[in-house]
Amino acid sequence: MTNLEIARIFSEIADILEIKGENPFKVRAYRRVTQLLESLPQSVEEIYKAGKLSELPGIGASIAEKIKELLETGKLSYYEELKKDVPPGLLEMLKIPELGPKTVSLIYNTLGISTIQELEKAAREQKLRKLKGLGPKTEENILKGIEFIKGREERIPLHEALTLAEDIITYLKEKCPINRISYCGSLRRRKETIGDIDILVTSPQPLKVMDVFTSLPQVEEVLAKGTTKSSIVVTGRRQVDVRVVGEESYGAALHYFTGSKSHNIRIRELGVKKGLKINEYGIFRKETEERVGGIEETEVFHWVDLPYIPPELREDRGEIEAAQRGELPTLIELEDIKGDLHIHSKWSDGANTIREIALAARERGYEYIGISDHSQTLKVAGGLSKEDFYKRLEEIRKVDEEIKGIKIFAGIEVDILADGSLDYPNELLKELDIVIASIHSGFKQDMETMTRRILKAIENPYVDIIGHPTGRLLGEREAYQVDMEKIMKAAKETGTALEINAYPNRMDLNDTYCRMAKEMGVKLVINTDAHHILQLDWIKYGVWTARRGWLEKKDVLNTFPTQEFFSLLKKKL
DNA sequence: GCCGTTTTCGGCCCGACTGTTTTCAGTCG
Repeated sequence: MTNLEIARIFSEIADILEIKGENPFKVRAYRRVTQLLESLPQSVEEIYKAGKLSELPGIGASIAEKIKELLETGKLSYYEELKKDVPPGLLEMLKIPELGPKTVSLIYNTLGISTIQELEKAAREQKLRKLKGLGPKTEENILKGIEFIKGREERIPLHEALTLAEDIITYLKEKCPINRISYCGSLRRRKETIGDIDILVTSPQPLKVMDVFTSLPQVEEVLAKGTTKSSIVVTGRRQVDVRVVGEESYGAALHYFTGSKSHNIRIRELGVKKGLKINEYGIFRKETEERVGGIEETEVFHWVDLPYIPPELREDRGEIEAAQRGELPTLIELEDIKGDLHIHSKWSDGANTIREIALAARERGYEYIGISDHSQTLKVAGGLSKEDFYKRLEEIRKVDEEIKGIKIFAGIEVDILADGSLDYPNELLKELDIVIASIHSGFKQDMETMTRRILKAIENPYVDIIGHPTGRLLGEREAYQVDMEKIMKAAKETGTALEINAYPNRMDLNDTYCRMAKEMGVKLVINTDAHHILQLDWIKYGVWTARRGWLEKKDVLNTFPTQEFFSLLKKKL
């Protein structure tokens, strides 16, 4: 049983307990362990076998026992029992905005409604407003909420959310007096997908900000409008929240709205132990209510005796403990990247010539690039015939000679074919400086076959890098089944690097695998897979993913200067 | 259900907004 499968069960247990009105802290315990399992780099099964389950934070005797039962029998009697009390439709109903466990429970217990369809019917027939605490407005909101979840994508990619947030910020800055402004939430933490967008503002005219915000050109619906907080739905069914605070509170609010929720809870708990109250307005002494800080975000950490923790780490995945031990990683920065090795040119399906790419990269301050076009089998993407292979190689060498101030490596993105062999023979591969091997076909093979296939590529002495190692496309295609632990072991043994593909709908490896790679001592490379020189900018998505995976400069090969970088690639036979 | 150099029992983060209420519960982040 995988970590995610177990996490799913615990998450459902938390939902059921909530509907049943159980102790909220018990619910929290299950939510916490869900999160832990979702982001755990190692398999929980391995940890269990090593007898170290209880060492994980948030796993005590009771949950450890449940994990054991799940791993050994594939079932959990406690969960099976719980499910008897609560129809599955109620859990679906929880996903409707503004509809929480109390209301769901009330509706179920009084009207016997247990599916969204029944709920919708009852709302239309105005039966809900008869219940205590519910009225016509709630009824209307429930109907809207049902429409809302029908129509929207669960989460949008980081790239899309970033563009939307930046547009809104630019607009607000133009139309109202604003001192400080930032997007917060999972966007600032650079999660690969974003639910809602949160924007924090300080302004001498908060009401004006509310007015402008709720009348943005892209507004489809205003969910709430207050004096300091408003929520809207914009085109594309995305919810955006804005919050205005005083200047003295900006830092505290920035921390608060950046989250994650569980990180915040941990920080506030530390505050309580020190006799402090920490909220979005500032840091206060509990006894006297005296304000001791809040202007800058760093003050929040200072007052609970921690060094600054970058937003990308704030997931309660051990960053607070690491900070307390003084062992926070010095995260890689965008400026650390010295080159991009996975760029497509006109020779395959890219939009630019080698010369254009080299000039654009030099402009960015890169020291080197790799031109890595597709190999022959990938005809849909202009894969290079053997003849073109040599012509292109010749051009790369020529342009490299002509353009000073940047080294152009001759690369390739060679296909790993269905049987694990490569799309070019070694005689061709050895002509190149850098070989990236990737999978572009046969995604549905079973885990064993797929793993063997990649291992075979890793064992090829000419393969330096495995490109987009899990093959996922966010919102389009799941990662293929693969035994990542085996792959990473082999990568380490052979000195093969794994790619963090920064293309916005890939971000592959993901953050959790980045961290696993680091812990296993595997070399990593961040590349854009750019098909146009404008896409060279997308390197930031790779760097952000790396940061979420706790990576430092030294963990990523293309932070090293040209000669050193080249010497760190796999040693050829 | 978890957790502990002030605790093995009694705590467990904090506030805004809405809709239903005449002072607050539910939901959300």
